[in-house]
Amino acid sequence: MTILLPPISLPCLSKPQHLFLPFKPESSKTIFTGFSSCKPLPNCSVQNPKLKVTQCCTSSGVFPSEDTFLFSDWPELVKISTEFRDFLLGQAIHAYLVKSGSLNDAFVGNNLISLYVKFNRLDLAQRVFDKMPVRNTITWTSLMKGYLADNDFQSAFCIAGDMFEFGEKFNEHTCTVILQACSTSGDKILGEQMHSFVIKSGFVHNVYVGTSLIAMYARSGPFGDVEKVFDCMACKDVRCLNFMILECGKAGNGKKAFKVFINLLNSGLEPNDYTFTNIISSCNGDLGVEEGKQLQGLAFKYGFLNETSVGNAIISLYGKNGMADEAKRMFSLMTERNVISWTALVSGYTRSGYGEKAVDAFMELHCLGVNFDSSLLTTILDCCSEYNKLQLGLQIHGLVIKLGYKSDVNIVTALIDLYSKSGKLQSARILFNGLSSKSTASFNAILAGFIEDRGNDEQDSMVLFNQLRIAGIKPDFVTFSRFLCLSSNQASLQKGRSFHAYAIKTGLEADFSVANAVITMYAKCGSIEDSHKMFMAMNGRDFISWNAMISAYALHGQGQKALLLFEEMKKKGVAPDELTILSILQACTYSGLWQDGLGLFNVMGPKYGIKPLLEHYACMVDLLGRAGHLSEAMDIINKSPFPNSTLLWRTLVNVCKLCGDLNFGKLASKRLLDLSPSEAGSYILVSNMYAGERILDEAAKVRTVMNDLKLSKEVGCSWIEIENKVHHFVASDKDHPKSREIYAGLDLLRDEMKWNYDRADIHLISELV
DNA sequence: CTAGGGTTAG
Repeated sequence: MTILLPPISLPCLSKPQHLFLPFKPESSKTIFTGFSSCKPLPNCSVQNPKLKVTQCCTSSGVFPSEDTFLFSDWPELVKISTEFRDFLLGQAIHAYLVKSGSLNDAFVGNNLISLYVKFNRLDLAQRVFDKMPVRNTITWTSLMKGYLADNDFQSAFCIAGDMFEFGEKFNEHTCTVILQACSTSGDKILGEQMHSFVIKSGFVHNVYVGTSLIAMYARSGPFGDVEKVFDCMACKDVRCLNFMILECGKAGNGKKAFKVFINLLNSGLEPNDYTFTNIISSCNGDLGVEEGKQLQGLAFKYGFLNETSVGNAIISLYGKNGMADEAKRMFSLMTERNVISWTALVSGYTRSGYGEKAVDAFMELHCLGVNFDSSLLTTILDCCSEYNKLQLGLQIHGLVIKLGYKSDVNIVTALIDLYSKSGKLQSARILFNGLSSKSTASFNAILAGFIEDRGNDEQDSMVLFNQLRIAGIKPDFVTFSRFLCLSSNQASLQKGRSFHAYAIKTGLEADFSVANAVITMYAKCGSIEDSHKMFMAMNGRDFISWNAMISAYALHGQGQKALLLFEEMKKKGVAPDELTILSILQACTYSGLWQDGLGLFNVMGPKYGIKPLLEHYACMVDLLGRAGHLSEAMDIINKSPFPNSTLLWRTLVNVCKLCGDLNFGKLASKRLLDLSPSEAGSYILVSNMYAGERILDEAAKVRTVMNDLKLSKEVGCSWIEIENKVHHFVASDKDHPKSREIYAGLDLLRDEMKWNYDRADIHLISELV
């Protein structure tokens, strides 16, 4: 049954200039190859027609004789050989048909072509086609479909062109096949031409044609065109509506999907398992998990909850929303599970923060002896990457090689991501370079490695970006965010600005994550004005945008502005998170606004429902310490949930050093060295504290202890970009070719700073007086 | 008569 809606005159979506103009002249030559004689008939022993033929289909090695066919019903025979998947019988029939001249009948030939297409023997189908003296629309359409099924779009289009040139009429079937070819090959231009053709010919009201049109526009976009076609369709059935629900969901338009779904139920059409699978999986945007739960109930009511695909969609729904327990419940209730169910569960655990459970589920599946497919391996590798499980990841890599998946692009990309985020940039690079066809995702993965590497790698981001362009890869929002992050890490304003410009050009600046990365980039590269400009220019913001701008102010020591922005953020109804509070505390610290900071810290739990993390405490120690309240700073550590945190005590020692307060300094140092007796950084900090107060014997003592313990610290490194080249330096570095000039310049700066400092002192004194 | 649409769930 189909819904009958009042027909609406269909607007032409985009006006094509011609119908079927550009057909290549050589096409007929390619397709109409020379005739070659058929293979000889195999020896046969069966004498009687139909019944015997059926027998010979079932018993292998026995073939019908020529007389068998004399009395036979050709379509019936072809059907039998198709049904029994008996290719040899089909060939025998073929040979006889050629001999007896029965191919003169287009009907018989069409049956034979369809048979070969079902066996995916395009060579033979083509041979039959070539030998047929009389062809009709079905002949052409069947062959075209055959090439399409074989993913040979080029040949399918050639046939369409020849068909047109030969003056053979296109019907609804033909148009459906051509549209499908346009859809799978992504040929939007031809698809639009076909669209005008089907409007002109009136086929557009055919539900097959309509569904194919939807599929074509769904593939090439924009989604608005899909909606136009759908809204104009006069005749819709369940398959068509199911497909529309699916496409609405994919386009993130859950509300529209829901509308179609409701229409389907109200129209008297019978929903099926596809209907529920599709509508549940579309709950990932404007429809959320609450609607998903209701649909789960409805699926139960309609009796589809026991369908594996519906169950899988529900597992994935809960998994995506971080509700691993609910996902597990659905999983346990299912009577039949497949590898997708397991993958959805593993992925759900990964996204819900249960790395261990994800691994456990994977191991359980491993013990069950179920065959892994490439998606499951990709999912578990994502889990390894997310939870820093390099060891397991290495084992999976071994498994990937063993199972023959080492060329699977998705898996290799997941491996690159894993190695990138685990600091194994070299391994990531080897895999990346070995990829025969690189994708946006694989570039994004290797970029994560360069970001993790913190500028120690000599890889130039511009060179990489050019590689990407040469490879014809379209950067997406992740690509730009990461390139911008890379520019931030290298504090390279020039590169950052270039990536920003390119993001504007490609329209990706409109993406929040890109714009947010731009804000951070400008802040880290020293141009807070540009950060602010980007923030103001944004067309809508998410909470990360606010965080980025607030932390930009923090970085630049503009505490007052950070606080003002925080007020505005609250007014706009955007809820702060851990990072927001942290940034403001930092901003207060650097601007001496310790009372504001302390006030916020005291209310962050009660007022905003945010539990202070270790980082917040560290920030408070710094804030109070710098304000001279060392006693309170020490108090806060002792009363915090982290009284034995090295980070907190190190922070306290550091502020004691800044304040020159040795009383607290000694206390804090003792705690610190007790807590981390083997960290070189702690000894150096304590030693520096004494040295700063000119207590050189104590400083030396601490150094001696450290040296006796044979501890050493990784050297810190800084770098600067001049004329598009980054120069690296470590402490007392004399490697740079211009190091003499650099040190001379440094001395000049030092003198100037001292002069300014002295003057500032004079001003301060005069103010006090 | 013979040829046509969704390729669901990770």
